[in-house]
This record gives sequence, C-alpha cells and structure tokens, in this order.
Amino acid sequence: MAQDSPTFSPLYRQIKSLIMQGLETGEWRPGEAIPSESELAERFSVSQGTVRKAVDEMAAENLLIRRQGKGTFVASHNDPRAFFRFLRLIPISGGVEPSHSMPLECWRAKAGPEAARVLQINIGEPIIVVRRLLQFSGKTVVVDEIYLPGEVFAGLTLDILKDYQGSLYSLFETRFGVRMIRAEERIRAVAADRVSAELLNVEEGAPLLSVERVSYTYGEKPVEWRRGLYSTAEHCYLNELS
Amino acid sequence: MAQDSPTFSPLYRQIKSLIMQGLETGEWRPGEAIPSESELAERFSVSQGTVRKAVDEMAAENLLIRRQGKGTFVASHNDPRAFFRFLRLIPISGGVEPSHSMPLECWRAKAGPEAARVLQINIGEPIIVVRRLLQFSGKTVVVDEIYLPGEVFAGLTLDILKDYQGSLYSLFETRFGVRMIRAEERIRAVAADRVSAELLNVEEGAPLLSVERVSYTYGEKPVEWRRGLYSTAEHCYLNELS
DNA sequence: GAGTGGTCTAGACCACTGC
DNA sequence: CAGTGGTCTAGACCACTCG
Repeated sequence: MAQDSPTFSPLYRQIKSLIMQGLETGEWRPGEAIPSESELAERFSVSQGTVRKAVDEMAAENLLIRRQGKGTFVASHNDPRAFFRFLRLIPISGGVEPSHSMPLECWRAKAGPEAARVLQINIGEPIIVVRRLLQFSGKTVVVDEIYLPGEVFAGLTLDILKDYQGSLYSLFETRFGVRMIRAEERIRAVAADRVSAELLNVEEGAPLLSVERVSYTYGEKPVEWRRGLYSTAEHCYLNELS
Repeated sequence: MAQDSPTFSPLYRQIKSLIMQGLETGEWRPGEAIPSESELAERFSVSQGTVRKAVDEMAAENLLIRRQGKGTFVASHNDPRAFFRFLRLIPISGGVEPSHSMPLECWRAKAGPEAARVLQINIGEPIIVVRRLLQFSGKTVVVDEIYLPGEVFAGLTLDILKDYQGSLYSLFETRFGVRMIRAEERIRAVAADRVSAELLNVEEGAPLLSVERVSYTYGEKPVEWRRGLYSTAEHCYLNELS
C-alpha cells in the first residue's frame, strides 16, 4: 500500500523546528542556555523524551551543546573548542601551533555572475571582499579571499577585522548575528601565482591547495564564499572519513 | 565530589560492545540482518529501548543500517550506496560519472620503517603493494599506490584485482573478510613526477592533489595505507564540514 | 540539596515491508 | 496479516554541577 500520510513528520521533528525557530529569531543566543528539557516539554506539551530526541539531533548537528548537570547551550563560534571545526589544516610534524589571522584589505564591490550564483543574490548587488593571511607560528600558510553579501555584513571594515581578537566566524556571530552552521569545501591543486607565491614564501608555480568554501547559515542560506590558497610544505589538510 | 565510578559505562554501551563482538567474530556478516531489537533485548536481558540506543549509535557510525519494516543490517561495501563513502572526488562540471578501477601491478615487499609505523607491523614483515588507476569516463584521474599487510591479504594477486567487479573495499570484504570502517586522509599539493604525469595525461610538474589515506578496521586496526595522486583539472575533492 | 542532563524500563501505538 | 523498525509516553533512578 502507498504511504498513508506523505507529509508525515514525527512529533520530535516538529519540536526540533520550534527550537530551531528560537535559534533563528535570536530568542536564545549563541553561548546561552536554552530552557531545560522539562521546561520545553511543558511548553510544547509533549513528554520529556520527545524533547530529548529533538535536542539529540540538534546536538549531533552541532547546533546545541549538552553539558550534563549544567544545561543545554546554543553552540557558539566563540567557544574555543569550535575553533578547528572548519579549519582542517594541521602541521605535518604533529603538535598544535598557535594560529593568527592577519587581514590585509577589505573593500566594497558589486557581485559578478559567479559570486551572485554562489551567494544566491542578484548580479550587481553589493558585496564585501576581504583578503587576509593565516599564519601558524609566524609563518604564512594560507592566503584567503573572502566574499560576503554586503547587505548582511554592512559596516564591516578593515579596522574591525584587525581589532577583533578571535576567529572570523566568532566576529561574524557576535558583531553581525550571522552563525555559520555548515560548509562545503572543494579542493584542487593549483600552481602559485606571483602574488600568492610571495605572500606564502614559495616559488612561483609551486603547487598549492586551492580550497573553495561556501558557508551556510540557518535555512541553508549561503553567506560566505571563500577561496584559500594553502601552502602544504609543512602543513596538510586532514579529513576524517567515516 | 569526585566521580563515584571512574569506569562507569552505561548499559547501552555494553550492549553495543556485545553487538560489535558479533560483527568482529563474523556471527553476522556484512549484508546480513542482525536479530530484531526485541530478540536482542531478550538475549541480553535488557529492555528494547536500551538495545535501540546501542543500535542507534552503531547506525550513526555506519556500522549498521536500519530499514524500517525489514530489519537492521550489517553495513557492507557491496552496497552500491556505500561506494562514494570514501571517495570524495566529483567532476567539477557536476553530474555523476561512471568510474572504473584499473589495476596495474601487484607485488610483494617487506615493510620499510614508514609502512611499518603506519600499518603498525614490524619492519621487514611482508606487505603487498598495488598500483592502480582510477578512471572517470575513460580518463585517468587518480593514480594510487596501496600498501597492505601481507598477513591479512595473503593470496592477493593482480589477476584477482583485475577480475573483480566492484570497489576495492568490496573485494577486501568479500574475499578477505576485512571491513574498512574509518579512514583518515591527509591532503597536500605536489608537483607531478614524470611517471604520474604521463599516466594522468598532464605536464610534468603540474600541480596534483596528494591524498594519503590510512584505513582502519574493527578495533582501530590500520589495514591499508594508500597514497593517491589526483588530477584536479576536471575534478575536485569535495568535503562537507559540519 | 536542588536542578540539570543521562540512563533504563514497560507498554502502547504508528509506519513500513513482504507474504 | 505478522513482523520489523519508529515514535511517544510516564515514571524511576543515576551522574554531574554548583551554590
């Protein structure tokens, strides 16, 4: 027999949607605790187990963080544990190195066809372009070019970037209320152009990793397009497959 | 107060271990169904919900596959849906291309220091080395060199590799009873050497993706060390971050 | 000790598959 | 229709954090 209710959605998913709404509307902000499971159960008139299943899924998606005895918290890029969530670069020699972001430029532009397509905006709409370096132990390992929709990040300047201590996504979150949830990276090998070669201190034409990233916020909305060139002389991109 | 029982392990994890044992010992083989939740609950003298939680975790780890109305099955690399689980290469133009593995050589050797370290065997122990190409739409995109512990894959020959229809991991699973569960890939950009350049039909010195993979079977045991050179002229390595 | 998340149970019912 | 996984409930108790 055919499926009885083609749009069947279990209760816990509806609860999940309601909690998602609370995140999107800012009812509960990154870093804050959401109400306890029993409170949510009462508010939504379901059993605690059903709330639990909704929260379980969201915790698995890195949207919420559970801490036994304390509560359930909205995930935040300010949390130092989240720092390497999107940066898969590690030193070949092993160990952990201090990293540092060094913004170079920040200017306004109009979206070309490609940026418009990726960011799902119209051609000609304002965008912001950022160029920056990423350094490990003082050595430049990544040169990034970052394209942001101007509407969302209105007011972003080089000074803001330079002054901010912490990761870029932490800045986006606290200053612009934009929380990156998910990203896709497309990786290729390319030859270093003259400018990048100089910045990365490698020969012109040396092989580099080209990492193109599109980041999404709530509702699968793309809000960042980034292209990075990684020098893999002393670092490598680590990926866990499972 | 300090934690009362430092080795506390919830019941569902113990059940999970028991089910894991069933997988490792081959009580239930890849592709087969494991007993129903109620059967397992009775066998282990726990409630169905506890079995459920154990199975949930294993399904999340791609060890088991649940199919409503049918049962719970041991994950298998023979399942066509598992084919792209470890291969993150896609055509830039989008779409799906037929891929084909072409083994070139297969010989015996003794483990050098590096292979021994990675595969956690002793230096000088027998290993098997395989060289092969991966082609998409008839074009060679990857050249792989694969190092396998000789003890585990005893009897592997070039003819076996050539005759087998299906993925390499599918062969390992059905013929040698070795199931790959997890892998780590370390990615760098390198310049094409003469031999690889010829095979991949690119210029010598052209930038290539170097993908080093270590694959693990049950018990975190490494059973494959692989180094691939990927031509990213028309393909790219796709990674989802979340 | 009060409050939180984490575990475990027992039972009812729903959705899907295949005979 | 019987058997499977999937959902939902209500309640008990455990482990952890903090004041």
